[in-house]
Amino acid sequence: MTKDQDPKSHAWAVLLTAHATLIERIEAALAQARLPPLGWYDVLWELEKAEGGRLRMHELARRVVLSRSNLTRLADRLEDAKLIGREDTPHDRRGYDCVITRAGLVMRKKMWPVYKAEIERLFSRHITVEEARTIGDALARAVKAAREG
Amino acid sequence: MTKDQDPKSHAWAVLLTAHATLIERIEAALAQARLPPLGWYDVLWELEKAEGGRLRMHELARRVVLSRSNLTRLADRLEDAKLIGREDTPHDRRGYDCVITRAGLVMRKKMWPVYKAEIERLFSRHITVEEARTIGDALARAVKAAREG
DNA sequence: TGTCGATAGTTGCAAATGCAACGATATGCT
DNA sequence: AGCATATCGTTGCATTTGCAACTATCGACA
Repeated sequence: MTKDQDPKSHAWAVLLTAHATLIERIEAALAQARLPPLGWYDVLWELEKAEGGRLRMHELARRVVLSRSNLTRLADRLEDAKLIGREDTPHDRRGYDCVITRAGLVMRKKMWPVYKAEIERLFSRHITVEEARTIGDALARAVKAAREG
Repeated sequence: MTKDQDPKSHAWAVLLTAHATLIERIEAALAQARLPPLGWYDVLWELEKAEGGRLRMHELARRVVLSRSNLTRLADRLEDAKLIGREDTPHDRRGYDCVITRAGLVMRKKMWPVYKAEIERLFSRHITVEEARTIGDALARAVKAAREG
């Protein structure tokens, strides 16, 4: 967070601090509302967005940026909570489709207002639309490069 | 990472993905170089920057954005590795100063080239200086607001 | 068809994390 | 001074993470 360095290193340092600080607040807000942690939201949302509300484990892991083993356990918890299901896929007997359940859709919708309010309060309120575009574009390029490299 | 939403939510989503992706790579690079994880670097660097290479536990926790209990354990590990020490402070018998050791300074310097190379490769290379300034400024405002609110 | 290397997902185990509770000291107020 | 309240840092315990190993299946190719 010190400013006496080149702008890029500084940006990286601030990004780390911002992430840690804001995530901490968002998790606290979700917990206070008796809602599951952010990781659950990510999984539910990726599934909801996906064609048919279903995704292979490895693809889901890639999208939420989680190791396979961590996704296995996270999916276990979500499945215990009846928010997702695992179904055999017809064409590859090694794997499964994760499928969001009706209860999962409901939970995702229930979490969103709390999450959204925190994003607004902690992030959106403090930046301009132009800055947001810059951040989104720049970081998306970095992610794309990291995935390809 | 989908683009069909308002720029601010999109920026937030990309920020999360970028953080997860890049941190994963950086940790892997450090591990491959037989170096300690990023959290160790943060602590060492904050101490090195601080007046006298020392900081109270609670202040260090605040700067590295860690809960007190997590910092206690992290400091235990760093102390076991002789990279920091804990000293009683004269004016408050409740707490301690964390002090970076000579070995700690050496380790910090040893980690930096690896860390720096990854920041360059994964982040700096893909953004302009102007974008970096925008990211740093915008996120710093959010952090500041979050700390005050 | 049989074999080899890659991929899918899970599991065991050790390490790290988060939360609540605790002992100790400091601070403020009467 | 004496008591209530807040802060400092640590600890116990349950949960989550990370890594390496493992089983099962796939795909390619001789």
